Amino acid sequence: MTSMPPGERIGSHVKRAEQALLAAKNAALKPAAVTVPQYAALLWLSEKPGISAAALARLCGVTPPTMNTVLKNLQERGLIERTPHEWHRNVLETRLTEEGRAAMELADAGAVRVERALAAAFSAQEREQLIGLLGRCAEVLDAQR
Amino acid sequence: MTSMPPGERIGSHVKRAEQALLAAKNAALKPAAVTVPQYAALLWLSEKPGISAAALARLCGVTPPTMNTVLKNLQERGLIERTPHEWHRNVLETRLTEEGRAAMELADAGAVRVERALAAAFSAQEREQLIGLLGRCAEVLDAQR
DNA sequence: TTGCATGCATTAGAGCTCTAACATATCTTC
DNA sequence: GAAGATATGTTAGAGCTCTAATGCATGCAA
Repeated sequence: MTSMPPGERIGSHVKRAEQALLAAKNAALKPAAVTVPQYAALLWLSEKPGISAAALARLCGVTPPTMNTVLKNLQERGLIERTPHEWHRNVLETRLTEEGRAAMELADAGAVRVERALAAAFSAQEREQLIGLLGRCAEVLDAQR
Repeated sequence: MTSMPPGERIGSHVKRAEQALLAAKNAALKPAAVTVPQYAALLWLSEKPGISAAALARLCGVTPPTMNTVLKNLQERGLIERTPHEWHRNVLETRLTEEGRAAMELADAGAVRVERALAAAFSAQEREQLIGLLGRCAEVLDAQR
């Protein structure tokens, strides 16, 4: 005896869309050989060179240990470099390497292609509606916690 | 030079909503001491006793190895039991134990509470709109692949 | 100056997720 | 009956994600 059928659960529709999004982006990112979280980090790094890992984690919406994992993999592949901060000796400044920038640009092309295809499925009004409704979802759910 | 600002990317709003959903559900599931994927499996198992792991994976929208991982953890905790199928000797029938049913019911209460709070943030018309728009997202993205 | 608060980085541990590959069993077709 | 198709289950390996705990550095306040 379940109190709520799956189809009525808004959450299941959100999850479904997110899954499809992740699958599409992963496919689009394959030529660049980066994952979705790696692409997100590279993209923000290109806009904020020298940012700290913690700040980058906040921008990407993940926890610092998670970002640490992602950065570790990016560093091993030579896409980023991390150097000690001038004053705050505890802070590491993270920057794209040349390779990293190239990977970011290749990845960005794929990601934007997906976003454009997604946006093209809606009218301007529908896009605004969708974004507004999703914003309220996040708001309510964050408050719930 | 990025070709598309984050705020215009529908995907980032979907991701944000999904993250908030996951966080809220995880918090609501804490009393039952199960994760969101575990709850999903338990819920479907309560409706389809004896289902195969592969079929369960399809219902939950994950791959068979993923479901295998989830079921392994549930089995170690004694929430489910798996017995060989009568005819198809390669298939394992999965069922809730008594403990599993209790955990499912406790978890369901929390999950439904979140879903109700989420649904309450919208009018009936808005809910339909949101679900419709999300459905088109998934459709377009699946086709993209 | 000493202590505390803040913030960054990291490790440990648990769990989810995927792709790729392989083994097994059943069913269909020739 | 034998071969291939279909479906299930599993292992291996890589990667992401979280919470909790720890260490270190900086800056502020008593």
